[in-house]
Amino acid sequence: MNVFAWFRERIAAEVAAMAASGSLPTGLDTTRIGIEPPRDPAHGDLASNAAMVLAGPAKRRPRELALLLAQRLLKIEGVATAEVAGPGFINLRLTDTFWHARIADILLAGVAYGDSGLGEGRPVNVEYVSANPTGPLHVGHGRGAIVGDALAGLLQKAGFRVTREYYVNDAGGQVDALARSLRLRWLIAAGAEPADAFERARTAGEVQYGGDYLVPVAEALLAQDGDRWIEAPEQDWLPAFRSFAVAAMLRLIRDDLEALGIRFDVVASERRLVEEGGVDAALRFLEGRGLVYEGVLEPPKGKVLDDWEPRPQTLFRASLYGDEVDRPLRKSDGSWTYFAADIAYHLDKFRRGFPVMIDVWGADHGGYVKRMQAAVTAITEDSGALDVKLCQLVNLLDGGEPVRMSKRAGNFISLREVVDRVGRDVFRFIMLTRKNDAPLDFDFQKVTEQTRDNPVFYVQYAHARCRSVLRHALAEMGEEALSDAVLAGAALGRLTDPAELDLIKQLASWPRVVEGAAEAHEPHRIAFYLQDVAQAFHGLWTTERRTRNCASSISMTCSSHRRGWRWFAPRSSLSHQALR
RNA sequence: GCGCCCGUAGCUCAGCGGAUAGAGCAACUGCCUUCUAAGCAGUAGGUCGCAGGUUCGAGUCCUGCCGGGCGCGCCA
Repeated sequence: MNVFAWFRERIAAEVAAMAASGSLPTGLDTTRIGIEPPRDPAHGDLASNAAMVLAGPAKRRPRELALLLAQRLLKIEGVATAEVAGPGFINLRLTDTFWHARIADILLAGVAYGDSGLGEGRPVNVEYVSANPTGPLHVGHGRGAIVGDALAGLLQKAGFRVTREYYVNDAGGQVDALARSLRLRWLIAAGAEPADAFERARTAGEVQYGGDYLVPVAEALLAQDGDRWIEAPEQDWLPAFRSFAVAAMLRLIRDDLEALGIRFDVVASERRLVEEGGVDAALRFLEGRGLVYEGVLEPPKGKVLDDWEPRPQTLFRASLYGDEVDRPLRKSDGSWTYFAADIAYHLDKFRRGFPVMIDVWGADHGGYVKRMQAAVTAITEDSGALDVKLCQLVNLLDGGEPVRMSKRAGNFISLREVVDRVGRDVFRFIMLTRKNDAPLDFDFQKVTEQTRDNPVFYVQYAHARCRSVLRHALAEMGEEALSDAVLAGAALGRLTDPAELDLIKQLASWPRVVEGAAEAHEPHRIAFYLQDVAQAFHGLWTTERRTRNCASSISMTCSSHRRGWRWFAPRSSLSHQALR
């Protein structure tokens, strides 16, 4: 039960009833009625602005209207008090019995607690990571991976039909550069070049991708196909090296993601899209609507470009859809730009049945948001929507000191190293402790510290305390007595301590948090919510110690409820191994 | 120069058009014979960058300015 949604509907129903009886005008717009927990708990459990919102259209004074509504709401079962306050708020206080019933809700719902019908089964495509297949993932990719994956899980919980998708940029110059790097590693492995050739080429800037991760790939290729390409010209060996390298990099990336508990439903290939004519099709679509033309762009103002030459280009009329200028679709060598392929890709997603698309990008791609949204508006003829979540940088720190990273010096820290060092759950949680568009500090020391200051520990510790209660209860009472069904029927009326009710109210707001976070596409709200729940639990814990009043059902409920957010940190999750 | 993001307690940050703007850290004061004190409770700390506007009501929405970050033709 979503307490807030339920009472909102009740208020709307009362307004309708008042209209029917003639005490209010008919046809009032009730959609603006809000109900939420008041900021100040002294104001009660629920507060509604209904009277203030309706006062204008109904031509009544807000407080007068509030009083009428309050009298009616008071008759609803579970409502203890209904007071009018301030400019016309209706403050409801609910009975303890009402709150106790929420524990039974939670226990009986189990993992499904908080599931919402908000999405009504509508399809949503969430595309994230989509890193170039040129090497292992770094920490920045990791943030996008978690934001995307948590958002996908969140939308699922809110009733959307979610597809998790990864777009492989395997068609551009980057993967050719990768193939050339692999070629050199391969020549060394084949004995055709000296061992230090790679290091020299990298220093000279002749190869772009150079990690040691290409060494085993080169050896595998040599073992598979022998050295038959040693004398061959580039046009002969490039495709083979490229596809071998890309496949190997994708395996590497898949393993990195696996370590984070992330799997994709769809891995889409840019190369296949191009080869199957998807880009041509998308361009024909746009041409047919007069949105493509040959033109010359103005040089960007305020930025010095020494080599600027005006030249005619194939352009998309992005400026018709809110972008500043029209955008090029073709490079001077005649091949498509990344943007052209991306238009085709989004058209492909749309045609596969996704009017709602979410892309998670690094903040350095911020300049592309408008043109991509313009393109989506054009190709979907205004029936599709693209939301882009930009993820800001992750600053790696160790004990407050920045971890210096440079590819040149070779001390670049990969995502895998970080995850292996701190653990998946810690990484996932910390990545959600900031809004996606705010920079995030990731401090190796702090995230593994066992202090209040470390949100991961704080939440884990609450869970560990829950489990501790359960362990003792199991020993004394046995498994049978602790089943969710039995606990739901327990004498919950004994839970009258403010700290107990506090925690119940916190748990009761979970469905509302899920819906709000899903609607806003903001998975970080879940991480903040968990800290609030943990805080309420720690508060209760200490109270119980002091009063020696064992309220273990709350613990059990909390622990059960926790299973409902397992999607958020998958598998064993929030393990308290580290505490021991 | 243009666009996007950010500006909230000393620091790091929450904040959904609602009432007297919150949390942690740092500082100070209390709380363990009891299932985890690596925890809890309290005190103190604010011109929500500035100025207008919309609204019954603005930290939240709009406009302008100030400050910081990112981006700005054939890289992805």
